[in-house]
Amino acid sequence: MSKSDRSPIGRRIREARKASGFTQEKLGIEAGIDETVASARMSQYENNVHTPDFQFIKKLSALLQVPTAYFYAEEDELAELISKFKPSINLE
Amino acid sequence: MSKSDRSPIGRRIREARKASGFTQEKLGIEAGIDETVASARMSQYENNVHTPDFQFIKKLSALLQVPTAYFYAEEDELAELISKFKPSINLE
DNA sequence: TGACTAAGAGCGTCTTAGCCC
DNA sequence: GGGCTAAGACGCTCTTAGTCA
Repeated sequence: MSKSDRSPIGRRIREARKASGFTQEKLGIEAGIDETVASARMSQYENNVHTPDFQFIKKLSALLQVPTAYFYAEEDELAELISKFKPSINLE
Repeated sequence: MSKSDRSPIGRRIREARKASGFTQEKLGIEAGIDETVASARMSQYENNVHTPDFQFIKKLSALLQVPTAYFYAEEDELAELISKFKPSINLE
């Protein structure tokens, strides 16, 4: 599989996690994964072995303070732009 | 399932598809789905019955001329911003 | 502690085979 | 034509049970 064929999800999770100072296991537990499997699953996600579903990405988005779209941005420049986006408050 | 729990993927695919004038079936075929099942799968995606994988989203991204991150943006304002992003060409 | 992985169980997607307007 | 859906086959994810620095 060539580099450009891979999804950016794993790399973006790792970037945002490290910027927040979490370990893989701690972040997984905070996001609701059972503590006995949090380390394994987070590692699989960051290494693109498996892909998390969108509901899980929403939890990371809340914990790591970046929009969900951030995790799916292929271009670094766009990821940077998205990470700075702050939504206007929506009381729904 | 409350509105805020749903993923934006289906809605974003539909938005971008309609803006480009494709039918569900035609877009699915262009993206590489077998013509006998393109209509069913595209409908399932747009109605959030099933979730396409990232490789498929990359094909839609190329066909519909929006970055992959667009399909995962929850906030309309951010989706709009992302859709206008054009990566700077780096000639090296 | 922190990160990683093989392999089977379990669950979500894809295909089939229709439907409606 | 254009869009939609139930249900089973199938393939990917999650859990288990470890390893390694």
